[in-house]
Amino acid sequence: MELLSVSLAAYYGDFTVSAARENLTASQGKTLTVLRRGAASMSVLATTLTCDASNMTGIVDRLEKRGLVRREPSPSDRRVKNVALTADGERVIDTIRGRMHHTIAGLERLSTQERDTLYTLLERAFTAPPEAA
Amino acid sequence: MELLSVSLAAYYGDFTVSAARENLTASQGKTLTVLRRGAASMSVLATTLTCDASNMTGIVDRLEKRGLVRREPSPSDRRVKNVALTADGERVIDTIRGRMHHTIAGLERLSTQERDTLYTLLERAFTAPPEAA
DNA sequence: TATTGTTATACTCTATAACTATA
DNA sequence: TATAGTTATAGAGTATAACAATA
Repeated sequence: MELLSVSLAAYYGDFTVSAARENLTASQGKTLTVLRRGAASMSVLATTLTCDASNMTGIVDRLEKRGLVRREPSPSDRRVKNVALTADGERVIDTIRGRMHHTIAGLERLSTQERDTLYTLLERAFTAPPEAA
Repeated sequence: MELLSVSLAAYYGDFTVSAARENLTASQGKTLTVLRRGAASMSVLATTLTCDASNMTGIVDRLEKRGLVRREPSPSDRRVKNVALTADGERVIDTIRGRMHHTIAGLERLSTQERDTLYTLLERAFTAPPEAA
């Protein structure tokens, strides 16, 4: 577990530095990363980022003010607001990820086959299994 | 890289929840995790946690007030203060790590040999190589 | 002169509680 | 009644700049 902690700290530090170069905090960067996989409601964002729903309001406010995301009303439930990346937001998060030089260099130290093995093991260990009801 | 991000979020969320059960923030928990590997000066702590040195003052202040760490003057450099875990601090960080049930369960989904493979790959990818001068 | 640690400041993150509007 | 999102608030994290003590 020690090594997991060190490895993930290295990844997280690389991400934080890269996000800071675009004048984004780690939380703002993480939010864009999640939205890169598709639009999400405020409550889904809060759950995914493991923070209280009330925090998302401020984080999304700041991202929206910079034109990186936009809030849209849900067609099916008038209480819900869906948050989506703008074209600018997509460009920024791709830039951040492309500049994670330490992580990219680290992964390039492995062969294609080794990377596949790493991904398979991470997926089995960290992807939530169906809840045992 | 997508999978790395998801794995990190799972591990980090598990750690944050576990630290919160001991009334510690993620940054305080991370500080204890680093100190578990041995005492460190304020500046080394700041570098390891990827934050400014001025932040460490407040974080260590709060940990010290709760009796989890102590500051000691360095014998070799009177400017330096070394921070060390107290017995209470050791107990608390071990409790936190022992309660990371999602992570522990995830790792137990792998065989001993698979875990060894995962650790080897993580070490090669994320352990900093000697600087190419 | 440079470095270690602290303080002061301003902004951001975070959880809790109370609120509105929907369901 | 319960849920989605917001607001208000207070404590904690964060970077910047300026400072004292020491190297």
